[in-house]
Amino acid sequence: MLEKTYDPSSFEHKLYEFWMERGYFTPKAEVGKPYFSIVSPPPNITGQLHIGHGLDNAIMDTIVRFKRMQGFNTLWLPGTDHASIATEVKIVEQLKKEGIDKHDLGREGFLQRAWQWKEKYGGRIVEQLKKLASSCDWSRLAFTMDDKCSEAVRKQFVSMYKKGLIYRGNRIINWCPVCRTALSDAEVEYAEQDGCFWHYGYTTPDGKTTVTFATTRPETMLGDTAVAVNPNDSRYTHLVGKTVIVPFVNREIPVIADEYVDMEFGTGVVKITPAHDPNDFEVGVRHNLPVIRVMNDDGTMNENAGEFAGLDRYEARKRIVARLKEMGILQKVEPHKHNVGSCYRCHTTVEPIVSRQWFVKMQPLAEPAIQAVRNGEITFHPERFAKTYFNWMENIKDWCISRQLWWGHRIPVWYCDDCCAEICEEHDPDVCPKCGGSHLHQDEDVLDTWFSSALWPFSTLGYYRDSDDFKAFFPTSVLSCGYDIIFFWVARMIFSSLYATGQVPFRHVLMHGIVRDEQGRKMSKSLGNGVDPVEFIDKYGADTLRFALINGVANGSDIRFAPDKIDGTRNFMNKVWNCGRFVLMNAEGKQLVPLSECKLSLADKWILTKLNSVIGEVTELLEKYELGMAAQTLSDFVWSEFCDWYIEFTKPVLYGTDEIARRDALSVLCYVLDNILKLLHPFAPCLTEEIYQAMPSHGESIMVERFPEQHDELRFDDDASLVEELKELVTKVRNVRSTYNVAPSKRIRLYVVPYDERIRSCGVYLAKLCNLEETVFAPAPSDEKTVKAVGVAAACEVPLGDLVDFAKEAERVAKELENVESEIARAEAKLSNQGFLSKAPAQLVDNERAKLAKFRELQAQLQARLDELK
RNA sequence: GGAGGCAUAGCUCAGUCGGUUAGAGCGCUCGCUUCACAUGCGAGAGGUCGUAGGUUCGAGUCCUACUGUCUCUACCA
Repeated sequence: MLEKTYDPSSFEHKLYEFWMERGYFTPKAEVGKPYFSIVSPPPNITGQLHIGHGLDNAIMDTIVRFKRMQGFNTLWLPGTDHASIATEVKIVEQLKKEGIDKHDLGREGFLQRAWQWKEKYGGRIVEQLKKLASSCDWSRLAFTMDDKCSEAVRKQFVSMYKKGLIYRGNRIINWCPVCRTALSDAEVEYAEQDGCFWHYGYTTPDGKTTVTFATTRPETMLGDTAVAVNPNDSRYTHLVGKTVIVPFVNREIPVIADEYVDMEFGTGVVKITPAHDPNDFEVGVRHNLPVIRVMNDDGTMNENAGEFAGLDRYEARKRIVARLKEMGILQKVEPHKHNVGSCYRCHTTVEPIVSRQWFVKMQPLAEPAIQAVRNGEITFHPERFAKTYFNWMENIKDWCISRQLWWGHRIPVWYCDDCCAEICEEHDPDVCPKCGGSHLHQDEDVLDTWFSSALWPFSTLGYYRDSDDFKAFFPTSVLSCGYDIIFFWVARMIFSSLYATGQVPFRHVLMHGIVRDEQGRKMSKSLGNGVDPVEFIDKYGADTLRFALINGVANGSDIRFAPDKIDGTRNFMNKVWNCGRFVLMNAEGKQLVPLSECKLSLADKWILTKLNSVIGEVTELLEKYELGMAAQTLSDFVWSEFCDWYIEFTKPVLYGTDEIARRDALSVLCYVLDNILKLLHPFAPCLTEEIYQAMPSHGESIMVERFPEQHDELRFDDDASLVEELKELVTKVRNVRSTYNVAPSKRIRLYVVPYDERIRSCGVYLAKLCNLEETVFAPAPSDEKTVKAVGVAAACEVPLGDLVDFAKEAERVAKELENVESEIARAEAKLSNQGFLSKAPAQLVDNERAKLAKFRELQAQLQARLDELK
């Protein structure tokens, strides 16, 4: 028997242990069997569980449990990510607190610390994920730096290198002076900042002409190697080919003409710093300009900066401006808002710097990746995210994959100190294959963490090891993640998988939004507005967390995680618990029979019909990955139909004396509850299992039961429609009671004049739900003062004696009449429209006619009543 | 600069293929310690679906423009 109060903490953990012991999460790799597979986005080992993981896992677990119950061989593979830069930043911080610089430890020592970190925090996040009741297969737990994944990284790199898709080159990259590493374009965040425009100019050697320009980064002038104008700009044509002098470094640089310069903008002159600006770099390549770096890796000025060498970049900027002013060169300073890029890990302003790095050539990889989505091999949910994807893929630039870090997959390239050969093989070389020399050293850099994440769907399944897992579960069925990592991850998995395996990594991409606070703000540490899922689960339970994140939420839209929504969800869980208690308390010790042996009552037929259609709707919605609507459909059914009406319908029988009727009612109650629990299990796994285990005839576990299917033999449309009429009537009678303040406890007499004769069979329900002491199927005697409640099935009269206020009643009836008349007008207009009659589906026209007839009948009733009252 | 989202009840949001009287939760009003649940029950009030056009027999839903708002993306020195 269930406890009186719903206390999730008393059973959630126990049930999770039970499922794990039984091995329900661990499928066998059976090649050729219908399967369903998800490979989890691996959380960073830096972190702890946050609400976004909660959402991600709630979605995946719901789908996975549904598919498992449908009989698919279902795998959900979890893992963690080494998160190269993020983790290294954290460890460096930790070391700093101990007063240690990472270089003091050396590479080996540092990596040792990193692996310790991984053991500690990687384990912690796994334990936290388990609290969500996620049914993932922990026996297959993967890590982006485990042997399998490292092997995949190595093979992919070598293969791409040999095909010329990975190359090393001097390019402008985004440099973080604090992390002291290159970053990919995707790792830079832009934000508008207040800055300045400094206007000044360079003068020709003869001192006669000055070309004026504006810049936001004056310190880069020390690396200027040209001044550019537009070739069509008549103001400057006479200067092209002349030279000007850069102050401080006294470099003589040419004035060049290049289409890149916008004549309309500013003075139409641009100073060109090929080493520190992506566009300038391109100009430099076209004009063969020298590339002069003026900054060190830590953001200080280098030896090329002359008198400013050694200064921090911002200090240098200040000094340069001051000096320019002093020298009378500075003409104007304007405030200027511009977008400044910063490191996505440490938020330092990044510096575009020319640097020798490793890149992936994207053009040839992007092409098939675009095709796979265009031709429907991969579907985005919602579809609009495909547009975002195309937008990025079609304008993609080469991907900078080398990072000047230690924690990560080291670039598998060796250089021969003797002959300068570059060696990239699957196995570490001992000697140089070119010169036979043994003086080799490995590239110092590691790979972008997303390089290994990109291989995740197939590396974890053991693609490179010819594994059964890969054969049984690939391509994976669904990828679920937030829309914020489409570029970082989704896109890169698609082209990486197509390249390596020739197959898409997944069939469906299910995108969800960001969880925000009550006011719609992002949850963040600095705002302190985050909800800690672990604390939340301790208080409300995993089921409530999951359901609150899923119920009623449309795919791809952000979620406001507000307290009243949480309360509502908790209340629903409590409701389910209590309706379970109600059924089980009544069923305890009673003999139940299969539905086929029951004499079904009207109410039974109605709820079974409703159940049947809910099964259809929920299944269809889940198959379309519309989890939010599926959950809502289900909770509406449970609360508004099963609890509010059906349970009330059964009470007269359960508390009655007819043993057979009681047995049958209980059998139906249990049947419907059993189905509800199964339908609800993917969303609220613990609650449903706990109730299920208390059911009279339960199996081993609800999670290995079959998901309910529709049964047309349990559909009784006519009876169901009668019950809908009954419900309407009950509501109207209650309305009268409420309007006239008839105490709910007072039992009254009701006169009923049926329009639908079948309503005569509903006396017992009417009596219970309207609290009647007597139901008379006849009009009220003329001397009795009554108030009428008119429905489709009948006109009821509630005797109220002196309570009847004729003016009030007339008002009430008039209002109802008004509604009905506006409906009649609407229906008449529709039916007199020739276009509607000839073009609309016949069914629709018939419906409209039937409606009109009903409304006219109602109108007559109400009119008569109104006349009577006047 | 480019792309996309959103605009529906006081608030937060659903609304699938264009087709019942546009829904829910919260809030609000009135009533109820009814033997599963006051984390509850019953009855209500509350919407010209951002604006203007268009397509259609029929538009919250499709098209065009506009207004407001948010996000992504690129980047002008």
